[in-house]
Amino acid sequence: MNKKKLTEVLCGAEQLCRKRGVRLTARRRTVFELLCASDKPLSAYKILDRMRVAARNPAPPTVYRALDFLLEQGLVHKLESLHAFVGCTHPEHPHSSQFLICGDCGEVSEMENEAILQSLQTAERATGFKTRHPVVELLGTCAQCAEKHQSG
Amino acid sequence: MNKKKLTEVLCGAEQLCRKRGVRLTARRRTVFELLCASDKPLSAYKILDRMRVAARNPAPPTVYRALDFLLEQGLVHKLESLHAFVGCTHPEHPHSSQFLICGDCGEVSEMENEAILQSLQTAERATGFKTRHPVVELLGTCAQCAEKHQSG
DNA sequence: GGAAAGGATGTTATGTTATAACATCATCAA
DNA sequence: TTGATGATGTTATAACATAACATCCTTTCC
Ligand SMILES: [Zn+2]
Ligand SMILES: [Zn+2]
Ligand SMILES: [Zn+2]
Ligand SMILES: [Zn+2]
Repeated sequence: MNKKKLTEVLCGAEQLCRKRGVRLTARRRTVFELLCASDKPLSAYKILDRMRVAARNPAPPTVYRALDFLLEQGLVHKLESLHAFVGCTHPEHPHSSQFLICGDCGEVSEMENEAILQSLQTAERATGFKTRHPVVELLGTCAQCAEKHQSG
Repeated sequence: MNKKKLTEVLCGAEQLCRKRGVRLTARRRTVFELLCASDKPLSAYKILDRMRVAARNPAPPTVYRALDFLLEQGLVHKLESLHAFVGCTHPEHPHSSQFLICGDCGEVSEMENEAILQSLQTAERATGFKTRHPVVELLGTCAQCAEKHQSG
């Protein structure tokens, strides 16, 4: 994400939190910014390392608390299969998304595919299950990396 | 799973491994049996505890190696969102399944829903992504628990 | 301003999940 | 029997996550 876009996203997060009456404190903002600035998902401990550069010796709970807040507000998502976190690309409204995770280059793209959500809902109705949080993560190879393999 | 069914499943796993020319050793068989006998998913360390009862002091790698083998053979599945494992209900053919995970009673049901797989494949084709392993886990409340809440 | 309340953060310790690295043992084929 | 391969044992440590309690900061109300 480039600097301009990053500023926009941060600004949007500020507004969103103000509107909701919750506090995007300095710590929380830092964690969010680090996640958005990274082109790859970051584990809690990676975030911790990057915070050490600026702040003085933060401990794991600092990061996990910030992440809890950001997850609640929908500003970040957790990738269960990677034990890592990514900034959300469109936090304005609550949503369920799906993730394409490339095992080669490590890039992750978030998508919000209606057909997938529909098929999940159909399955739920058939079984009487009430989903609170769907986890959909596709582990594989992205288009760019697949092409490299073919040519390489 | 009742005793008769368990015997069948174990027997089936034996046959499957023989057919594939891989070895379902005592350790691996024990881990598989513990998972199948449990009505809930088990973490690697829960499995370890239950093994301690019989064998003498196994260490984590013992369990993780057995799990790796069983995962490769499709005899068990990993639930990423729970850091836990379940025995597969139909390991005869390779498959991608989805899991309904009840946060109330802890029960997990495995399903193989064609419509969901189709929708995932459609999304892949649209993006050029090649999925090696889809993770679909729905976290929520099962029908029985939902009913209890309503009446309770 | 000062006191009280609630939320956020700091700090220490520990729990939980997973793997690295190397030694030993079992099995099988030549 | 000997060498190759795969499986297991063993020790140590890495990586991920939370409990518990102290302190501080902000807001509100007087
Ligand atoms: Zn999102
Ligand atoms: Zn890639
Ligand atoms: Zn299965
Ligand atoms: Zn339930």
